[in-house]
Amino acid sequence: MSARGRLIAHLDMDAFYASVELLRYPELRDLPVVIGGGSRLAPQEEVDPSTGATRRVFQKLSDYRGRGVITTATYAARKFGLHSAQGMMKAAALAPDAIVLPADFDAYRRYSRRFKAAVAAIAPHIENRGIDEIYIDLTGLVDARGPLDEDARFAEAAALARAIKGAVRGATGLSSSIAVAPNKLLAKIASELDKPDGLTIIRPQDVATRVWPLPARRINGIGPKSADKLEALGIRTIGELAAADRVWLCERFGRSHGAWMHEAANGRDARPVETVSEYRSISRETTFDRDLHVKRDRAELSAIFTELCESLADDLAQKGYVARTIGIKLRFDDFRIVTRDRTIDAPTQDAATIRAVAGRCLARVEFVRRMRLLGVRASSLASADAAARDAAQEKEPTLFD
DNA sequence: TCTGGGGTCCTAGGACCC
DNA sequence: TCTGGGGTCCTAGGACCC
Repeated sequence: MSARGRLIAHLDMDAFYASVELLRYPELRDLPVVIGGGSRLAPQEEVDPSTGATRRVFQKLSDYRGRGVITTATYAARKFGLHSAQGMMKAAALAPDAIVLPADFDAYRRYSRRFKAAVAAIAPHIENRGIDEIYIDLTGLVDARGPLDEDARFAEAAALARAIKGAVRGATGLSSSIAVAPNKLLAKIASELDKPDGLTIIRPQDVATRVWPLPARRINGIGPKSADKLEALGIRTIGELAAADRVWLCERFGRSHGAWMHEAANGRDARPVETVSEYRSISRETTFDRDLHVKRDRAELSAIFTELCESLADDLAQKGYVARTIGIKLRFDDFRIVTRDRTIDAPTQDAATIRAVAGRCLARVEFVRRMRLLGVRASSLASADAAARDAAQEKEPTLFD
């Protein structure tokens, strides 16, 4: 038998936030609906005075005022050109009658846990990629069924993927798109190919026909900047990138990035499915309703700053971390971003300490314009328990004291 | 009225140490 | 006086992802 490759699945929930909302408000099915903005957008219960019956009144995009963006659009809304990360005011110009719902992250997290548990009951080797996505390593499950040739292994994996989709739907009522491929990179690309409710198989011999015709931008890690630069160099598709000279790419994108792009375009990716992960940083940030001036809006800024620090401290405590590095982030009205951070000796999760350190970071910024956003960040994290033990130990007299 | 909030990883220069 | 390396930490910025 030839060397066996891995069988990696990528599962992506279809229009996740919006789909959860449609479970709650089934009357909105097939209507253009977007999730985004603040809680002012919650639907109101209205009582009909003549019949006494209550009915829900939903907010329309045309009623929206503010600086929010769409986080998810239903497939019906996408037909109007609405999509995630789009400004809501801009979206309102395209589809004024589309319905707006506020994001309910508690609900989405609940459904997230539910769908992941349903998958884990079938295939436990799972890597979390945020609230609505996972990678699943199916290799062990398939190969436990005995020696099979490569086509039969992919067929087995496809059957597992179908079972997983069914389990997710059974546990949540939601549809997902799933793909099986020899690695995470290809699985991720492939799960997009048949959305929604898709099931896609990409074997190594399918890369040339199914993947190479796609735009280079579809590679997870090639964003707008790299795509633009590639395009300027005459490379549009993944196939063109795969055919490009590696040394030539490295000269233009750096050794590491160039080599990685070339590997990716050729469908090669050895990254394992990682079942455990730790936070590297935790942060809070907010975009103001209007741009604020560092002096004239001092009181308002100070209150927001304190709130961000307290919320961050709560989150650190809840997640069980202390931080050695505290930083701030500003976005000016021209969208320029500035960050400052400072590393302290004693790790902390205390709101007042965080505010003091972050305050000193703010003092190092030159405020030439109004601010649009303020954020506070904690990094160089360590477990709060371990940090407490270390602190206690330092106070213990040593043998030589 | 363009452009949210939560993350990860990489690069690059300077400090500092061996 | 002139010449090093290597390694790690800190800081700032940027690309990218969900």
